Amino acid sequence: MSSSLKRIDPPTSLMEVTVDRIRDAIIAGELPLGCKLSEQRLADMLGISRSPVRDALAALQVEGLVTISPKRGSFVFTPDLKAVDEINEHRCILEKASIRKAIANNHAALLKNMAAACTRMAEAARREDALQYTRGDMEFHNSIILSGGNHSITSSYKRTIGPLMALRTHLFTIMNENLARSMKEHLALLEACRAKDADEAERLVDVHAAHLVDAYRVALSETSLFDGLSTVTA
Amino acid sequence: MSSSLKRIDPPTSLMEVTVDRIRDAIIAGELPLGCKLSEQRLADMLGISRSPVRDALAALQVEGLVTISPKRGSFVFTPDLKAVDEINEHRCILEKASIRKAIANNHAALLKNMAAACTRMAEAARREDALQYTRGDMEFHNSIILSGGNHSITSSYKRTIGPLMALRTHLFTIMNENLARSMKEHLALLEACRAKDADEAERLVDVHAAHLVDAYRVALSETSLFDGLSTVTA
DNA sequence: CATCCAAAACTAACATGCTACATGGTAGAT
DNA sequence: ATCTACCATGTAGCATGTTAGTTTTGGATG
Repeated sequence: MSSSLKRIDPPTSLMEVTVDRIRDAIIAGELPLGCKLSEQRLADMLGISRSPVRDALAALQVEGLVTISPKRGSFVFTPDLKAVDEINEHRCILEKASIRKAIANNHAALLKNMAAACTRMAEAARREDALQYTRGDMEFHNSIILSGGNHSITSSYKRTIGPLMALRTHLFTIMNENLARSMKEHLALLEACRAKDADEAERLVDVHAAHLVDAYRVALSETSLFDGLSTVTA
Repeated sequence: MSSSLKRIDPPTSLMEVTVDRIRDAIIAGELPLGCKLSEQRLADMLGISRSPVRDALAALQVEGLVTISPKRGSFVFTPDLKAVDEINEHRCILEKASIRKAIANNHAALLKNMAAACTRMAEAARREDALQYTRGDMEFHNSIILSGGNHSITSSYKRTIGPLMALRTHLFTIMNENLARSMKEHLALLEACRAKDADEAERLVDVHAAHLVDAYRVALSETSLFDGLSTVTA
């Protein structure tokens, strides 16, 4: 059987790759928080027209990573403590519900994917690579949601956590937030899941999530690195 | 304080009104489930160009009310039991979390808004007006979410329940699903909130939500009204 | 030097043109 | 009668032009 005649899935649209590029740039910190994003400039930079860029920015606005101000311009989001707290509470609710379902109905896959993410994170932590650690972290929490098996929750989650992920990178790089403690918490959560202890798992999710908000609170009070608001990096 | 100097919000864009029009048409059943939606045709019908229509359809896709098939066309969503069940589970999770928070932190507003929605629903039920009843129902559940006070959850909820609301209208009109029982359940939930009994409230939310899925399951098995898939109503 | 105003530059919203792809019907071959 | 290739038509993705609102800037005036 030739592998050349496999099912062909339609080539990804320009808009999709644009979304991915810009999202990655924001999460990686290449586009600073509050940075102005001109459709025209981004289009020129990527060598495409304004249409897919416009569509991409609209999609990213839904994810909370971009703010579009009518007739004025688009900007990378700027988090405030209240918003971060709310997003965090929201994702806690989704993760707790999902982890409970996953422990009950999808235990094997849950453990497998969590463990895989953990090794990746451990590797990144050893090398002090904050960006890779963030990716592992995303993978870890995604595997919880995915193992929950609810597609509506999965897509909603994807459209919600963007800002938190961006912040995580910033917290880890700008100040060097403690990777080791974070790593420990993930391993503890993995163990609770292995033991099928849903109550303990929920508790750990709460604790773990609270730490991110704490770190952000500290960052806000200590430094003012977040109001850099670089006018145009793009 | 003059009300003339209130905050001015920018005039609604064409895209926004287009979103609202199409959403209303779907929820009201004017655009049947599975109906084909041509950008060009909708644009002609509304007397505008394809751009805002295109943007609107993209937004409605995020809400789950429209499915866009690349190069083929856009269609009003067609629900399957699994998807409906998942959306329902999702919204239950959000409503239960919100109602618990609202009872604890925002009791007065919660009761006020729920009660207002209830009178509206009772009125509609008396007149057997399914569409108005659905609107009251949306208002009721929205007031739960809003009183929870979490903006992230609020916007996520809005982008999630569209398909359920559309189904509710269809279930009430096509078959005449029992308005009275639904009304009773809402009143019971109102009472539980008044008594600040969060556990009972959560239980009632679960029961109430399950009934919608049950009704849909019955509708699916009894009639095949859902595969009408009218080719072009637009 | 500070202030005000107008003009220029910039922005996204919206309109329209073009192209690749999907689909349905039909004519021709078997 | 059936299958096939082709063509006519419809579709959205993308490019580009136009418009209207916003911001910045440059200079004149106090």
